[in-house]
Amino acid sequence: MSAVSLRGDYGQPFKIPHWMYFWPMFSKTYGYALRATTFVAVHGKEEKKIGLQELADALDIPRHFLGKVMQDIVRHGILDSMKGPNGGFYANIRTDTTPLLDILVITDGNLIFDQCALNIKRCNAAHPCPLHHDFAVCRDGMLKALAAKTIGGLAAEVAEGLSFLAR
Amino acid sequence: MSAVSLRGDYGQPFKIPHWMYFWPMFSKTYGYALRATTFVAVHGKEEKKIGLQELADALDIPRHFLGKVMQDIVRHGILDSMKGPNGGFYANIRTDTTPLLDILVITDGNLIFDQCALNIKRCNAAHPCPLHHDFAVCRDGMLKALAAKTIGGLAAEVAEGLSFLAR
DNA sequence: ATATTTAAAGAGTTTCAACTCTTTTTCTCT
DNA sequence: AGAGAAAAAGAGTTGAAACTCTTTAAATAT
Repeated sequence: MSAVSLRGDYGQPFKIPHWMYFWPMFSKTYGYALRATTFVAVHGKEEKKIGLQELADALDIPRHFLGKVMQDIVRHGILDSMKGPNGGFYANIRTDTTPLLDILVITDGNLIFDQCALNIKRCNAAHPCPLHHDFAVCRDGMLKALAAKTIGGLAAEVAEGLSFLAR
Repeated sequence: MSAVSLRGDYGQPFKIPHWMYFWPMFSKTYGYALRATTFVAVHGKEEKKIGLQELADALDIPRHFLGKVMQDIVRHGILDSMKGPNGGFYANIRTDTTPLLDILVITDGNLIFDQCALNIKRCNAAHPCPLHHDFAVCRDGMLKALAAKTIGGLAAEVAEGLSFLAR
């Protein structure tokens, strides 16, 4: 873990190190919400609703916690739900056109981007922290993707087997 | 916060939204460690050590918590310290050449990058989650910067007034 | 040497995300 | 109408990061 060995490991071409296991960029809740919503968009119809248990099993998410998350998604109108026998979650008119960023706001709250990676009080292009620029590039790239991609787009990818929601 | 208003806000050119206040990418501890180490690299010499209180005041970091963080930095040999009157922290032979990534490992532990943004069990280029590619671009860019930049480089920027550690 | 200063060390406390468990409400089917 | 099924709601638990407080160890100055 010394400076030397790290520099050695990080020559070009850039290689992802094996000793890293978690990059805390989004909350787990966001991952749960996004995967579950997309799963319902793929598999759920009004005439074939997806139950909470089925959803939790398919995506390997704690059932009761997912209940809370889905409650929030439905309250915001991203999905619809129905109680009672054969009840569950299903897509509505808004589901497919919802940008991923909307769901991030629902689960992780409002993030102000003029606060920087290093948590200094005031950080902007005119008064930057040492990581301001690199961070801005990384973050804005991710934000663009989250604003451009929609649940419907993800659902199509998943339906075609191009990407995966579990395992 | 509806999908429509968000899409409206996010047309080109991409503009950072004002309602976001925090992007949880690094721990606060990492920010503290990086800023404090850089501050010492700029202002501390063996003949003019920087005391914990001075450091905490200059960077607006809780004193006792910073004590723990600095203890770790010193233990890993990134800085040296001395107890007693006129004691404090000062740069050593390794300080300036230390990559920022080393400090991330010290404060935030070992992160494995083959785990994806959405926390699914197995996620790689051949079996990607829907965000795998966008996330990889963002994360690898940030990692490259963290591996390439050094404390000495940051200290030079700060000394020239090009970037800032506090306020 | 002794008192003082300062980092190191250790033992709490607080806060919050993540998760669990229980109860209530609402819907359908008979 | 009544029973059962399923989401909604609410309250409790856990674990870890962030922070505080106190004590100890090591250095200097007198």
